[in-house]
Amino acid sequence: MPRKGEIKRQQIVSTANELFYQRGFHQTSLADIADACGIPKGNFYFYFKTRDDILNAVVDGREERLKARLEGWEKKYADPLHRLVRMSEIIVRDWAEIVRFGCPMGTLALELSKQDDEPRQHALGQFELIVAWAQAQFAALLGPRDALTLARQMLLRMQGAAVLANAFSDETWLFEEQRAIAAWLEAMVPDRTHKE
Amino acid sequence: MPRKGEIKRQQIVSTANELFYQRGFHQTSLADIADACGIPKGNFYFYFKTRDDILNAVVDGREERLKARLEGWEKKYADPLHRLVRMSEIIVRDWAEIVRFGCPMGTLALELSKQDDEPRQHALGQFELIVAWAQAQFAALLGPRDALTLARQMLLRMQGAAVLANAFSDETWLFEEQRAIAAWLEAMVPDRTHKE
DNA sequence: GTCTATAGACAGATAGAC
DNA sequence: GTCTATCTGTCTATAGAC
Repeated sequence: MPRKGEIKRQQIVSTANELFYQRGFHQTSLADIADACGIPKGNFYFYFKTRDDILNAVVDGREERLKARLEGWEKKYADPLHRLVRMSEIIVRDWAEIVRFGCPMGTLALELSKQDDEPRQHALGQFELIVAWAQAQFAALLGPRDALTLARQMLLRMQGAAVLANAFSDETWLFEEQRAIAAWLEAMVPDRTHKE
Repeated sequence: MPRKGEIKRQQIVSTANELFYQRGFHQTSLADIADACGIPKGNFYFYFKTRDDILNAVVDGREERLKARLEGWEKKYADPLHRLVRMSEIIVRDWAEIVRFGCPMGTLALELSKQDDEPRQHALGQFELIVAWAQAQFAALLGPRDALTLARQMLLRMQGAAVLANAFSDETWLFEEQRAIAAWLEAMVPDRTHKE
């Protein structure tokens, strides 16, 4: 595939990524994407076989960026505790977007959970990445015993905060819960002091 | 309106309630509802002005049942701690449905959060009821100081567990989190022992 | 006749697919 | 840009109760 086509393909995926997040997958038509990136709708099927294919490409992109993010935290913070606190902070750093559109992973997973099968499993990949990463941090911090349970609990609390902040259009849910999570994390290792 | 019409109206609302929960609101067409309760689609507009009207009727019904549920707990359990523990148990009692279709309130709120305005606010009513009720229980237990924050946190954790159990089709999220919530609640009042 | 309720055909818009 | 399917919502004809 020549360069020009690849650029346009990336442009479609990038536009679709935003629209799927902001409006939801089912509420975003091909015409919406076409209008947003200024190409005729007929051209889609040169790049993608079906609408689900676009979704898969979008999910791939998100997964890549998530991996990069997690690796970035590992490099930046040597202490697993710091890494986990940093992870909890995404709900306050991105609070405005979460209040408006919810968590990108959560809303998509919930939307797909009621029907599709193939893209559904695919979209779960991001959650699995996060759980595995958090599990590794908890294991390094406290041993492998309860690491999975703790990792799940942390993800679950962030997810719940995102859902309710979005539903109520109220960022308080995010800020209060992030503080609670940070306190919960630091109470696990009372002999350390966390410093940004 | 005479009796016969009211019965059929209720039948439509009841069928729509199930379908909206199982398939989602946007993925349930009038034809779906019509097929499910065996009436022609043209007949809908004798009972409801628009599709949103059906949703409003569904939400009204859910709100009524929720109120009855909360009042039932108040009558059955005198101790606010018991009431809260009982509330946390809905995610394990209804685990099978939650795994398949998610939390009825959460999925609907999330679906509506990306667009509609009028039914959206309406659907939030159920969350507000629960938060207010839980806040009252926490206030009775520990005083009014942190009651709202604690009520939000509890709802948030249940919601997060529901989202992830649904996304992963894995009830473990629900069972583990319910135990964690119960332990968290009982740790707040260490001088009491909870007994079912 | 009139009110309640039923029945289905039909219009206009929009979707995905090619 | 065209094709087909489907969606919401409308329109009219009709059946029975009082």
